[in-house]
Amino acid sequence: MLEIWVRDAISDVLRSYLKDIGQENDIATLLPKGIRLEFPKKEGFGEISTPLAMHLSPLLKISPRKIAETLSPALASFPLFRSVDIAGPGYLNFTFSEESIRETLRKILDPHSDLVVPEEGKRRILLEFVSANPTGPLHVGHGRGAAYGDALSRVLKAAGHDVTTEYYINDAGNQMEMLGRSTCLAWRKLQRTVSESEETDFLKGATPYKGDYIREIAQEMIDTPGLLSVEEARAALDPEAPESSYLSRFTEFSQDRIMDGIREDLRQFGVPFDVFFSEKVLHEKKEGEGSDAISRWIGRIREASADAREHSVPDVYESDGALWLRTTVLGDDKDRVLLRSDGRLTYFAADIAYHALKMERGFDVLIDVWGADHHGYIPRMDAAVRTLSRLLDRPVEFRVALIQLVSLVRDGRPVSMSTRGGEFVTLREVLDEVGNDATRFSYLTRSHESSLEFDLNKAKERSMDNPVYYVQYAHARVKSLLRQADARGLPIPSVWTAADLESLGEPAERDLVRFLDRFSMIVNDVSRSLEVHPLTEYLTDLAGRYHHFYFHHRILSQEPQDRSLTFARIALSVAVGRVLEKGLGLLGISAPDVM
RNA sequence: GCGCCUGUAGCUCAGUCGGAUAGAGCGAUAGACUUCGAAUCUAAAGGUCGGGGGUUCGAUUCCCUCCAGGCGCGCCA
Repeated sequence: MLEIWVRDAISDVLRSYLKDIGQENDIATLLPKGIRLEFPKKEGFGEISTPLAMHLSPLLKISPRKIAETLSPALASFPLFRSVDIAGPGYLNFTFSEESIRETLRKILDPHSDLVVPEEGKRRILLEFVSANPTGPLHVGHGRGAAYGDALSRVLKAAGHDVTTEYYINDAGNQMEMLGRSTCLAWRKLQRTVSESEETDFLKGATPYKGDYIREIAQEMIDTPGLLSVEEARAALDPEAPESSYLSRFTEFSQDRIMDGIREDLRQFGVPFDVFFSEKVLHEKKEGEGSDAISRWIGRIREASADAREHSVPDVYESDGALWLRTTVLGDDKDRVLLRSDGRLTYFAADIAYHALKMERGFDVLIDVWGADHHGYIPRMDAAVRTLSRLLDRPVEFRVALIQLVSLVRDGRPVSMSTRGGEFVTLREVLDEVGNDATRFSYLTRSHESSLEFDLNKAKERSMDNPVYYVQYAHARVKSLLRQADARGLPIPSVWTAADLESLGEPAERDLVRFLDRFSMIVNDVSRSLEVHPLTEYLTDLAGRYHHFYFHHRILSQEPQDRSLTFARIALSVAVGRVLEKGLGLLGISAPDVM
């Protein structure tokens, strides 16, 4: 709130200043990036400051010092401030009044306030994340996407948006058949020996999915009577029998089992999804050839092709017997095939239909969370969405968050991982070993755009190496303090008055209040930038500040003359507890009362 | 070869769309529990911000170039 109040005060004063000096342009024109506010780390530069005068100086052809000198008296007259100082080349450094600080704390304590100021312009957002292929259990890389996407969805909701979370199941295409063959092969091997040549023939030279989970699924198929008819079982054992007579059984069963496992992993991790969207749906032909969603959307784009060209949006053309989308007009490296020369649709075509449906469902922001190895896919998808946007005459914001790699470290050594080889560490294993809260926190301490080193030993440690406990401890500490206050017969009001906060005022207390006040801004920044880690960092910082304060200040005093101060400090602690709880909640991490 | 990400303290990383003396944790060093929870706190140490140019009153931040690492460049998904 303080930040907003300061901004308003400056705008107010600046507006009349510009008028006085005969400046035609308004603030928005002069300062397209807005009025910059800073939170000086060092003492002596005020509690909040702005380099505004330096920014205006070249535009107004007036020295920054002079601008600052004109603005500062007007600003100083606001009850918001205790003082406004000019420093250095022309910084305006503000110090808040006691009333401002108390009012800020009162707002944080207000049980009816949300702690986060909603953003202007509520938007309908579809947030798609994880979307791992159902060919194996979730591994630690997926876990990062899950933790990130879930936290982001909570933040976006807190910022006032209407968010739907979605998991796209890539359950169509030849990788699914490969999965079926992999299970079938394991199934055969459980019943008889399989020669190398038979294996190679069967797999058509490709590498199968391996790993215990494939064998377990195969075993389950053997153990469950009735899954395969006698004919199907006989055919599946016979290398000469046509694949079509049995393979789909293996494919479907494997996929269902794996998807069940993924859902269970996500449930255990505390990552709910509003929608699981199956790619298969896009391929369904309810009314004969060409009636599937993909064909229909490709058809529509094709029809609008001439119009597209006029508007510099990709058009569709035929070449080498295939159908292409001219994505290069929007910056892609090369044009992309929609319909292959053999008549089969590409994955890209399916993705276009999928995103078209997202738009048709009424979302105005589409956020896709992808693994960093898909970054080459962004230009074509972006081109596709813009094509669809033009086609549907609907403005849509499309954003992709790329999640960089996670490398696991155990005992100081990297743990090697490869999905196909079945040699990977699953999310489940990490959760069982490290626990939910520590796992999520570890994932969210770094920018998603940086590769992450996940140290299993450190994630389990209960030290500052693993700040989740540091933050949770601060929360538990507040709760413990309140229990102690209660035991001593100190009533804790549900609504705090300005009088309760009367004794608040020493720098350490002011600093805490001002820091608490920044919470909303941090959350709003996350919502805009899609960078979640500043919130994690903020909470660690806040916890540290509270621990520091706690260590150096007696909060519950027995002396009668300290009663007012005791109340003020309890209020401050309650506020810290509220913000920690809210912040941890946004990250999907628990805020325990006792540890 | 082209594109994207990354390069900041011994290690892992922050660094507010260009701002004041570049920050934090870990590790290593030295300390603090008779009082609200020591899963905490305190002190001091640690830097050519990968190298070199440029733009600017001001560059870790923007531009160019070089070096190093990761990833991606299919009518695969």
